[in-house]
Amino acid sequence: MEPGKKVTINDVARLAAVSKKTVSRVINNEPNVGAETLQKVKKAIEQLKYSPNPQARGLAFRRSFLLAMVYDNPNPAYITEAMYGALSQCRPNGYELVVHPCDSSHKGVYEDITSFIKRLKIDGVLLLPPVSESEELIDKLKAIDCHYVRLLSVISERASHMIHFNDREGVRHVAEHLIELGHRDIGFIQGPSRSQSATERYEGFRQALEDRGLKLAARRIAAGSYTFQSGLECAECLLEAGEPPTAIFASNDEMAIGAMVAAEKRGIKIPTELSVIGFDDNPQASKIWPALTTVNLHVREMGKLATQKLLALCNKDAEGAASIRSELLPAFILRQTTAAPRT
Amino acid sequence: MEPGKKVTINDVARLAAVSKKTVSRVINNEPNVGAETLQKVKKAIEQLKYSPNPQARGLAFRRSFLLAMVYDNPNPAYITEAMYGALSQCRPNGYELVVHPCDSSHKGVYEDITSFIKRLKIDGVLLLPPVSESEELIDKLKAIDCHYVRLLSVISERASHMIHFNDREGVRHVAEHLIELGHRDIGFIQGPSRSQSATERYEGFRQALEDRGLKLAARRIAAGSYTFQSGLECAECLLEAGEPPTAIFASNDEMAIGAMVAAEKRGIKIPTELSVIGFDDNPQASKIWPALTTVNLHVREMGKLATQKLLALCNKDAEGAASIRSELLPAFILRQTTAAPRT
DNA sequence: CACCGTGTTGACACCGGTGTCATACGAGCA
DNA sequence: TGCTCGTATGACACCGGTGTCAACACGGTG
Repeated sequence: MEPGKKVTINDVARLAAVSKKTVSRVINNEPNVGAETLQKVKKAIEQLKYSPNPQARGLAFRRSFLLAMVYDNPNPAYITEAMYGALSQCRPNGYELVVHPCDSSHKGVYEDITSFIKRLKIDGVLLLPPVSESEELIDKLKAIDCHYVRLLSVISERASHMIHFNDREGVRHVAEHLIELGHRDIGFIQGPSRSQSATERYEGFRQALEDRGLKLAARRIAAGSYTFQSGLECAECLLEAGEPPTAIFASNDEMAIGAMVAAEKRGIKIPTELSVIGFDDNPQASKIWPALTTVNLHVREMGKLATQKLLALCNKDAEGAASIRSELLPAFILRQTTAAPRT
Repeated sequence: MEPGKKVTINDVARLAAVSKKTVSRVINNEPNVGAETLQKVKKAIEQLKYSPNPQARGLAFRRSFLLAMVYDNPNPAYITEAMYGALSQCRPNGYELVVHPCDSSHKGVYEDITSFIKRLKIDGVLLLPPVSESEELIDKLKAIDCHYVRLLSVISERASHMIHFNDREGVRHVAEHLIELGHRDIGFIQGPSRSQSATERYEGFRQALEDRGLKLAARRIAAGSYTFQSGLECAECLLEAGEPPTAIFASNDEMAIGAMVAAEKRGIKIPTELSVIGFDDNPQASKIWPALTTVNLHVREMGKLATQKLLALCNKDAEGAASIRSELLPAFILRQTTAAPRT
């Protein structure tokens, strides 16, 4: 049999001398197939290297065996990590992954997404932040009866529909580390205010400081937008102050690296003269000098868990989905950008 | 009409009072449809917001309207860039993109890939380096009659099947820039020897230096593997020499950044004491201090062109495919890591 | 006027699977 | 023995589109 030849269910049925419906039963692990018949069919499938046509299957099942990953995130590493996690679950289960980047600042995004889902009959979607934060989108997805799992920084909805990045916990580690080193005057670079994760990180940090009896002064807060450039500018602003802070915590690595560049430009030595901490552990963080201390969110693992949930939902196993772990604690990654403040 | 309801071709046919075959003709822009009928059908489609079921279409057409992007590349930015380029062409043409990362060091990769293609009836694949370099894979793809377009550093095959990254040209710019600044003693960090792009960059650089009467001394060459770590180690090795080079050109940005870190660790100032140049212009390059001078390969544009070709091939338009531009000249990006050597 | 070619349209089979239902069969029970 | 019932199997319609081919209307030609 040449490689290009297509083997259909009929070929298998003929070889096994049964009807194609029986072959179909075997393929889908349906009950009520005689032991002997089962063996015959399995052998025939093996022999012909048969694998069912997903389009025909999809058409008959009213399913596509396609999952989509929807995101609007400028960070390539984040996306690919989540993607690898998702793929690790898709492949073994006969699903494929379609990527769907989108521009959430664009007006008709949500219609775009739903029309995409309807057009391809997507079985389920994985929503990455920040699109995962939109309740409007969730409503639309529910309306078209599409399964979804959200990756989110704050808890919302039932556990079966989300995976929780516990940003607050990660941020607490950061605060405690800085305080233990002896820092009392800490600058904070905030993410975009419309982002839930940014709010979580801000609130978490403020809270963690307060729990230790410190206050995050308003003049030590700069509003960034998760970009390198904004981190650079915010840091410049913070460092210009009469008595600059002895440490800066940026809400993500991009901005933290921007802050490092700002410091270096002014000749401020890291970590001896200024400690810097980021958040996300993007690959860049370990590839600069000094290497950035940060927090790793286990994005790949999250993508994997989310996909497990999604598959459970697609197979109508809502309880199974709910029982899959929905949270992974972030890991504080100590590298070389922190030190005790100079006395 | 509730959003969830599915509209079939029959609904349209009924509304327009024609047969479903005629509707099908309109959808596929087939000739020989009366002007009046055409309008009626178009109106009905509009009115019902009908969009054809891709699975049924695929089944009947023996096509999937799916393209795949196959790659084995650790650089997330590269992948997402190529992906955005590809998507920009997929969407408007009714195609979707399935991503298929793979591990080319794994034994059965090529079987993996071909079985994936057969299973999903993928219409065409986009091959990114380094998997695009394998002639074995190309043979297998031809055997199963699958369209493909390769992104490659060296010219091979007909133009319709490839997009050429002219690494050699980019490297020439680097060499000339360094020479013009006055550097005569230049270190080179090579990529993995089994990679064609690495070989191109090496050959191109050696050649460019020779054309200007300089020789790339063996002791100035260090063998890296395109990773940050290898760049760091190679640079340490080069800088240990009695009279270290006044400039280092690394075959990619990852390694160049490794080299920068190596220099900073030793207290060597960039660019005054050492010039460093990278290759690829990955996003990181502009987000460090000093910002890395490098070469931009226009990956996104390449992904776009490649997809245009692929679509032309899928639509049996081999000439059209060949006529699409297959090469984009790389751009030299001057930033802050180069200066004249100290006299 | 008969004849032919071209343009327009629809009936029907088909793509490759699954759902429904009827049928055949053997076991258990009155 | 006759009946019911559960299991194993297959015939056939169906999912939602497209390909083939025949039918038909129409204008131009000999």
